[in-house]
Amino acid sequence: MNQDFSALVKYISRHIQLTPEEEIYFCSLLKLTHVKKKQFIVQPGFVANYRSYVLKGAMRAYLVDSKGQEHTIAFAIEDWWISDYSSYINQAPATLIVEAIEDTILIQLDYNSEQLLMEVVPKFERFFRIITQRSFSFLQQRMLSNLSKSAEERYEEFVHKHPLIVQRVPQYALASYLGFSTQFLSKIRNGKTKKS
Amino acid sequence: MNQDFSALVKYISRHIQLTPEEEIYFCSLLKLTHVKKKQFIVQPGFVANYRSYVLKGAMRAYLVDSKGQEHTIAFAIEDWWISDYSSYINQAPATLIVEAIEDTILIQLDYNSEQLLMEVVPKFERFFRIITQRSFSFLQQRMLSNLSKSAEERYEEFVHKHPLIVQRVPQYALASYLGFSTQFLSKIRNGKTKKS
DNA sequence: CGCGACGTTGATTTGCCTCAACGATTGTGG
DNA sequence: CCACAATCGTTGAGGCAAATCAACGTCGCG
Repeated sequence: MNQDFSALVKYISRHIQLTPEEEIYFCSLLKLTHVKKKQFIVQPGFVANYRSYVLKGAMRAYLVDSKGQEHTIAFAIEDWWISDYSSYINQAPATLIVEAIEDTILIQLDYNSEQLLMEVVPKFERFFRIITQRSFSFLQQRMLSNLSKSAEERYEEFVHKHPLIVQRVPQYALASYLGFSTQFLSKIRNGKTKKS
Repeated sequence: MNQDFSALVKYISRHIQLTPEEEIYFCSLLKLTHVKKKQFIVQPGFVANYRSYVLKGAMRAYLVDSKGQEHTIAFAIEDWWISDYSSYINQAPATLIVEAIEDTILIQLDYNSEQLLMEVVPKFERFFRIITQRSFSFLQQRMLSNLSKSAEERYEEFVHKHPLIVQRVPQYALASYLGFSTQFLSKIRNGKTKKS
């Protein structure tokens, strides 16, 4: 049972050191969940109750706007976390859909358990601070990239930085992450963007 | 002396409760700084040593790209924090400029003091976790807005959410924050965006 | 094996940019 | 305190990157 969580425990240990007891307590709060491809774990109108760590598989968080267009805010493959954080943090109704891109195994921590965990093992305040800072820094880089680069440049940058994700997500999802249409992505890939 | 920091102490107390001793210790790490309009507090190539709280005035963080274009990533007025966080958090060279939009009074906390503060008063782990989560959530909303809305919609949204900032920042800075040209912002404002 | 989801391609359109020229306002040195 | 320069904002003309529309190929799955 504990076995199942070893990847996550190892991930945690890169940021904070836990005693064996703390480790056991931490694992007691976790929940292993299997989701099938296309299945949702968060949907608009419902509070996101979990922060989910991807043990195996791939997930995607996106917004569906008033015109029915999808806009991807995050991908997550092995060793990444995902949720609708605005919903999770504030325990308010979600606006995003969080969906499995592949059959996926998640390790989930629910909101109340997380609060309890931080009280019982204050070191986790540090852990969540650090991973949130990293996410923030990452998102800021992406924001700047979107503000300052062309569609083609953003695509090249993404391929360079995240080759593994490119291989695993559908093109329409990648296009909606990078901020352009799926047709345009197709043209970029096939050098049909007119200047030979 | 302590007086000067009361606004910040009050701000902190909204998130964590400090004992009088902790409060005194915290204040001992702070530094009051005056910056003139157009002056930089962070610049590319240098490590951002401080996290800065705006006591009075207005600041702006932006990237200058290879074509010389500016792209604003953040504004800060009274009661907001600002820095190049990617630089500050990783203590790596900054890519952004952080500049005063008005003559400004800052309360600054340097990186080493922040680390020390979290060791001595672990409650601050919690504080920084919470404000980083808020920043993250805020930035995510902005990213989604940029992905899903037109220039005009983003402008209207910003005016609605941040009327005080609109009044205090130059138009070119606002345009570069919203992701379009200053000429286009002018046209939006004056209803010259072609459909009567 | 047939249908629906996904990807491709070309034609056309459009939202926003760039360039350019010109007012208005600010700030600065004489 | 004025004059002049620099910065900032406005407006119009023309252009381009990327969207939209539409049609078709392909693949995976029920």
